[in-house]
Amino acid sequence: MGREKDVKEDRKTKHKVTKLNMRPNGNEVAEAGGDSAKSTKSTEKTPNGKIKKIKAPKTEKLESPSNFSEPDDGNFTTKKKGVKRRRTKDEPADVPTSEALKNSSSTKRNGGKHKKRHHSEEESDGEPLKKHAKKKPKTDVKIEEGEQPVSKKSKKTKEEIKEARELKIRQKEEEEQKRWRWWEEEKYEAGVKWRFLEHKGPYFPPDYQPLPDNVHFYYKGEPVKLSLAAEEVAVFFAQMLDHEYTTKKVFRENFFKSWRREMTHEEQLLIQDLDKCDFGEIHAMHKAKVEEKRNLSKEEKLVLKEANQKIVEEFGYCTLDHHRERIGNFKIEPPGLFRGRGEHPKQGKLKKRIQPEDVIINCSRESCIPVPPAGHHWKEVRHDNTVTWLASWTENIQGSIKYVMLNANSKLKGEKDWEKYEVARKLKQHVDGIREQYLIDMKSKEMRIRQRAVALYFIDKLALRAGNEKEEGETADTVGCCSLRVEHITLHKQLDGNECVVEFDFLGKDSIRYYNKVPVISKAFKNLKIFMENKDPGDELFDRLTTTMLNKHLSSLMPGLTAKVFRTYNASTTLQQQLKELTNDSMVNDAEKLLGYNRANRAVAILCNHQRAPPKTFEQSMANLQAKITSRKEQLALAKTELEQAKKDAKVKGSSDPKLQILVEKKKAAVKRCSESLLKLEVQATDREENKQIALGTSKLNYLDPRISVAWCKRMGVPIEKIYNKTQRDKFAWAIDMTETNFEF
DNA sequence: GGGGGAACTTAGCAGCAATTAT
DNA sequence: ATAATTGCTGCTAAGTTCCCCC
Repeated sequence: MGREKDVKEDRKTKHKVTKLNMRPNGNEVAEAGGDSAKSTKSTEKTPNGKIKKIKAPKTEKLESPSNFSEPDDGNFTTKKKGVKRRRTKDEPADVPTSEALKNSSSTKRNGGKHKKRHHSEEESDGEPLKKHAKKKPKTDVKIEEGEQPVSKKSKKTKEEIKEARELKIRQKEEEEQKRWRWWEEEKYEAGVKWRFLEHKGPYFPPDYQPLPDNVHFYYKGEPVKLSLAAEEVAVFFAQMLDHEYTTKKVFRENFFKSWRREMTHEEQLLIQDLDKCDFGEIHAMHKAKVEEKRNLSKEEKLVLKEANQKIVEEFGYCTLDHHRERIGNFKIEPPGLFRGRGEHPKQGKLKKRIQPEDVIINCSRESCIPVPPAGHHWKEVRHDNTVTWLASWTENIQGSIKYVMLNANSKLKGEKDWEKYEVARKLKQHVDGIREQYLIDMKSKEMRIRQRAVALYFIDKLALRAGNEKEEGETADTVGCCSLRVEHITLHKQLDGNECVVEFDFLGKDSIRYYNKVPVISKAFKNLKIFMENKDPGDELFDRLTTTMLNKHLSSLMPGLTAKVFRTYNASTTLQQQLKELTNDSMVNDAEKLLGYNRANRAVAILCNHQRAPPKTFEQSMANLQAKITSRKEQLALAKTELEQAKKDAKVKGSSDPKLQILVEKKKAAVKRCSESLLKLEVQATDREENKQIALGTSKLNYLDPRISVAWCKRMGVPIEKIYNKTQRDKFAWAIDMTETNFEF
């Protein structure tokens, strides 16, 4: 059925208000010198770039461009067989997308298994696969154990330390045994997410605790005892008083409106001006509480921790098809004042307390249905196994639905993630054709086709997001590719020695600024010029294009293909290619290898514009590190002279004295130790400096096929723990388990 | 073909926990 | 033992995509 839709796609056009003259010709002009189709495909290489993109609120544009990187993909021609679903190692190649399954309900792939109906294993999940389970866990995973504490606790005896270490290893093994190796099992039929689901329902935040009698709110200097509801909201505001945004106009106005809505009639009559409110005592009380909590004794903290642990034990897990799975967010979001990112028009509004009466529960009919808190009932209990959520409620700020779902290490999330990367890998086989096509489309007579082509070119080349339309006034003003406006780009016929440069400057997701100057092919450049003609800065650049149209087109080119697949594809491809470039077998030092890995990772983060605010203590900690390096250098110099001296002594006094020889050896070792440690520090400094404004986590977690990293680790002899922490290893357990050294994305 | 809802992924950051320095 | 620093986790906002309805 996907097919038919695709055919229609072409007819769809969006007629926006702004009408432009079509210039069927504008781009007919032959491609000027610069880039040609070819060059887009293969050459432009990666970033050397420093990023210059900066967080929105910052005022000025940043100077220089990042040299954006164009992922090179041309080389991955290797035919990956791919398509047979093998559920074991290496090349799991093909996780049928639910898409694909739907589309081809009758194709062989499905034919093979879809009848399997009942995941027989109900009683014996994983049984048939035991053998795998046995053999895997023995691999490198634990070799690294050694890097644990080892010393530090000088109190403990060696025995104890050893014991502790062994215990840890044992626990690890145990955990590994218990792990649900879902990736070795057959998939369910399309659309079915689970067969059995049982849980305890979400965990609700504690009720509001009224203020003690000695803490007052004042209006115009007079103490006012607020009603419970109004008081609670006042406290929300008071708690944030140190925060900058309680000074923002929009925030204050929204808050005040929300607050007044919670007041009694009398309170509304009395309290008319936020500026006349004094939350000082409440604020002070709050700070005191925080401080108090901070000063709790070890034991008290432990008690709290254990109490917390109990809650997690009870509410934090569910049973899904006979496996215990961790829930990602089992806690209902507590009420508070909404803080959107960027210039959010709704910042400061009251985010209401959620009651069980607002919550829909989803679980198996035959499961033990969660019991609502005493005196309450659920909004609804349903049994829908085509969705993955356990509970949901509607939030009052945007009116959107919030879900309780499983943790990233769960089968449900993991399988989807795997599938995502398989789709991206499939793009590899189509991408050349698609690129050729959009270059041709840039010459189309139809404006909408050319717009589509140029937009796709950006998405591919720059890894921009699709960019849906957003309702004005509901959210911060941010854009993505399809929603770019004329004001967001500037064309430069010539810039910094390059032809046809497009300067991007806009706020993207989370109001993160995207700033980039990019040389583009002249076909694209000429089209852009035309798209911008007779438009106001606030008009849409691609006024005949929507994400829906773009995605329809894409899915006609390859099943499962959407705009965001390009981001995944280009990110993963870049990582793989950068790893090849930046690391090699001759590297001996782990620190060195890791720097290479991080740099490859960084190239991706730059491509995807994953930024972070420079850590508050950045300068300081950088200086500290530098100081350490200096002192280590001195130490090294000293060690070297001592070594020379020792050598000399040894020579002069002859080899007669074995002590001198030993001394020489000792000094040698000291020099080595010292210089290694220096190298490590220097590498660390470089890494940190380069990472100042770049967040590696997002790409690592969401865009980089973990199998690339796992394979790299194996080839380079780097323990996986150096690259993935515990959480990440859990999330990527499937990849760690199945990936062979020779994996190619 | 557009609007809106539903479901799910992607995103940065605050605050706490673990680790290391003093 | 305490303070400073770093690393993670949890949180929840903000996207994308699909689908249904008109």
